[in-house]
Amino acid sequence: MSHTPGVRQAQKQKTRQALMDAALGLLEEQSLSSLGLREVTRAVGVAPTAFYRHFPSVADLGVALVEEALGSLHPMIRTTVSPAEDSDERIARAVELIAGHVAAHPAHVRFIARERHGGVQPVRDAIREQLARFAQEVKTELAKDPVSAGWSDADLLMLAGLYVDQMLVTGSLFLEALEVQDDQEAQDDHGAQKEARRRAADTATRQMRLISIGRRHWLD
Amino acid sequence: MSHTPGVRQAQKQKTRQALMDAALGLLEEQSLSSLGLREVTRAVGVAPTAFYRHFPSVADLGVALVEEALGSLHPMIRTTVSPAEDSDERIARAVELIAGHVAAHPAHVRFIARERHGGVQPVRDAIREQLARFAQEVKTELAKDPVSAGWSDADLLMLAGLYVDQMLVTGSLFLEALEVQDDQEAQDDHGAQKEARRRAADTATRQMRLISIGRRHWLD
DNA sequence: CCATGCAGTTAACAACTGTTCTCTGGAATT
DNA sequence: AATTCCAGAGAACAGTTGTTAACTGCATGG
Repeated sequence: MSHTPGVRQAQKQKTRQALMDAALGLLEEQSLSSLGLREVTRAVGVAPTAFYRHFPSVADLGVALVEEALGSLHPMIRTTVSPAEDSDERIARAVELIAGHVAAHPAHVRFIARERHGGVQPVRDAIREQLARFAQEVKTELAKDPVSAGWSDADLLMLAGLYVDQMLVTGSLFLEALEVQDDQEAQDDHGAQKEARRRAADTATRQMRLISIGRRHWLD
Repeated sequence: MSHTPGVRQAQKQKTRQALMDAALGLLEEQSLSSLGLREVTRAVGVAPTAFYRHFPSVADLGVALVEEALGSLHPMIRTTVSPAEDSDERIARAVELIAGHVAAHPAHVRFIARERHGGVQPVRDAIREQLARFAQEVKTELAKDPVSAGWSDADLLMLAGLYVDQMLVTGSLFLEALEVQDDQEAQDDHGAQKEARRRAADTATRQMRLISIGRRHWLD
């Protein structure tokens, strides 16, 4: 049943991906609930009706984007939180990892930040579900750490949630830093952007350090 | 100049407020970037062109909503963070205050959460500015607390930012708890909603407590 | 009391939207 | 080699959108 050996399915997935990419681009200056079906197909260069061959509606396109943006992130998160080495060094590594991810996939990060509380329910639900999975995974990693000895299940989950939220906050912070260059176009003022990036990393590091300190003294 | 004694100005502000209220209502199931001018005027019961007498565009309506939603919150925040009484009791009071605010003005909270990273730049900027003011105010209150003795300016600001972010996270958490009743309409299942509320308050309290612990041990 | 200002109306416009039905060409199956 | 399948095109539909211009009526200030 359908081993799909084909040139056919390949082309289909190619246009499907083109639709998703075009949508992601258009979503940089609007939200999903205002994204039109025709707008997307026009950007790709296909007929409006072709859209229906891939998604029943723009909302479903959004759900697919959620999985593209967050689905491949699970292993990365697991290895980052897993107990190892010195705490301060792990924090620095986590912050750098987030910064790198935002620099590599800014549109994905913006999409998640924007649609997490956005106007399209199925997309909100998909994001919430992925983040809940993240929290569960972080929780199981935290449980392995000797620091978590004696912690209740509820406490572990609350800390995992705090980490996940903080990850998103840090992500948007780096995203804002990336947008600094757009405001000043006089000369290529990469200095100000680098500055904003550095300040974002600094703030994120301090906040994660404070959380980590609170974690160590939780059972006092 | 312009003591505006009039019945005239009163009626104008009345329709202006009606436009804002209608917009806020419509924004419960979409985002601002998809909110149409005609949609709003239709909901109020005035001609589409009447809109221009009050706002140049929907984006400006959004900026006005930001000020309505956050402008009156400054004194409340200042008194909540100000140093007094026991720490755990202050946390409980803060969480209850947020819960009460969300219950009293759910549409405002949803609007801020949604448009903070939404698709309309002027609105994003307005929210960011208000939140920055919050952070500054929280910072000056934190500085008064003896616990903050020896803290650098950057550390105080980072903690203030953490508190502000946590306030928003807690707000959306309570908002999600409010929406639980919509999912199950069989009977008036207020039990599940109360449960969700309780769990949200519990999580928020634990998280703030952990942050507060990290704060006390920051200078170790 | 009369002239002005201005909140709100009416009508019309070109442009755009999502969705339907019908059709086509080429890959996939037999 | 003949047939089926199906991604995409094309045309047409009924609604919707933002914005314009010219208007009406009433509270205001002289």
